Amino acid sequence: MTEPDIDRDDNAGRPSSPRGARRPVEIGERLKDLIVANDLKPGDRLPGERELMARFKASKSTIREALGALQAQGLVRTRTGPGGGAFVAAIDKARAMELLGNHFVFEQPGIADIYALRKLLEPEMAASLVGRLTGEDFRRLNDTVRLYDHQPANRGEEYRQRLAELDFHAVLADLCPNRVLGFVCGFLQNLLRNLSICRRIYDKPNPALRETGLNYQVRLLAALNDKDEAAVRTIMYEHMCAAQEYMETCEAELRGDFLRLR
Amino acid sequence: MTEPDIDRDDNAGRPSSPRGARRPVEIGERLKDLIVANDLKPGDRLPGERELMARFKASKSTIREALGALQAQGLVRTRTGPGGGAFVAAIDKARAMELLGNHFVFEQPGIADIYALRKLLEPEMAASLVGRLTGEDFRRLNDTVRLYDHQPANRGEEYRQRLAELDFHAVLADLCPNRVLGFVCGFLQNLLRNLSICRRIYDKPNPALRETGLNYQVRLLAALNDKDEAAVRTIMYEHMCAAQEYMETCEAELRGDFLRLR
DNA sequence: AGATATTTGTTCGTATGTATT
DNA sequence: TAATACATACGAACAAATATC
Repeated sequence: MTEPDIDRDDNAGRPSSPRGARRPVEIGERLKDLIVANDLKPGDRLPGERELMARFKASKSTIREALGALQAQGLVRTRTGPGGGAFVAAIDKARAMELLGNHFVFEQPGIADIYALRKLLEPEMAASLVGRLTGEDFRRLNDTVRLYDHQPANRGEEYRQRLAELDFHAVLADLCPNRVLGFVCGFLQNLLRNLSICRRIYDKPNPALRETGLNYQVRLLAALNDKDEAAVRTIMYEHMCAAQEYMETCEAELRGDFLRLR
Repeated sequence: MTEPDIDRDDNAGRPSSPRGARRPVEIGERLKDLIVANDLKPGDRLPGERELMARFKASKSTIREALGALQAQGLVRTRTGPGGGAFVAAIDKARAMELLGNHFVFEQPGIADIYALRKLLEPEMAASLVGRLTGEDFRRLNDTVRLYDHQPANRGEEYRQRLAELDFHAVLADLCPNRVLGFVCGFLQNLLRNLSICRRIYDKPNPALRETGLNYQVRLLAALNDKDEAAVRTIMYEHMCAAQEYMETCEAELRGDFLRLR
């Protein structure tokens, strides 16, 4: 097994930390540098703990804390056993969105903020799919729609149906050839899912919403099948507008409830 | 100081791990749950290491690794000394983007992918600023423009000027009242900055680009000053189209160079 | 200003678990 | 199965930082 040719630590004998950075985070940074400097690709192996200990002249726990941090960021994953160790990993979408979501936990955006973006991006995203969907893709989309093509039997199913409606958009975003566009669309959906106000909106029973949402999505699938890009764009845009309008009236109602309660 | 009333660990005596999750990660997850469950806000203090050791029945190193991971995600920051400990932190934009950037390190998007989004979002972002900029804001923007309103003296300044042009957009995004829109615009700029192909493009001397970019930005500032929303939109859109066209020809050229070299 | 208490930060040595060969 | 190579976890001891008296 050929280890990557990594420059030796050129800065080993330093007293402790350069600019107040704690040792483990410093080591984490240097490991990241090491990954990009050596052009390591996902699957490539990092030096083992013992060697890192030697290289950075740090104890096992310190190395471990640094490695743990990289793992939490999804940059590496570790395996035990011989030939095991830390491996570079491509950070998956779900993890990236989770990390990103942390930024909006405390200062939550409003419905209008999110839909301002969705109205611009979702139509574009859907349009980019025209003529690129396979039979398998259509099957996947139809399977998702089937989850909410009927009246929900109870509150639990109602809630699941709402999430499935978002999943429909997530599947589309996954298929988007422009990875950045797909990611941002997925992120906005994720943001909606996690918005506390949305959680309460989704909790309210609402037969009309399901009906109209379903309608848009069936028409969208038809337009995609016809490879009618203009129609795809229009339908998705109208869908977003309708959804925003509904969500905003709900938001206002809930705020009203909230005010009455105090 | 009243500690948050946190439920005691209901699952302490388990053998080791639930579904293969390492102990520190598991503890990290539980700490995150604890933050949302107790509705802790930035600045609130988490239990100290000693108490966490007792609560999770884990050693100091293990707790420390978990805390280190949260810290790497920007969720907490720690202070030493009496009254010190781990405190909930609102993660800053820069950190969030850095984490997010990791997702696109290996599978880098193309110029066209990024500009497809910028063309849609930057005009909207700029339009949302109309009538909201203070004198101080204009001063900040003008200061940024001043960095590249003249011929660069050398290659180093040339490169700095390119980054300053992106900074101009970053300042605008910072000012955007829709925080999500501002964030996404900033993220796209960040993506460009870190794209290896862009780095090489920015390295090439190019007097014409500076000239036309400057022109767009001066006109944009004027339109913002006139509160002419339609003009702001148009100018920004054209600016993006011009930038994309330039970047794509450069990209093609560089690829040509690259092919010739082998 | 200085001593002290409190709390995180770092290290070492050791023991144990786990996957590969 | 046994040997091996590696990660995982622990606990004790010491170092550094910082608030408070």
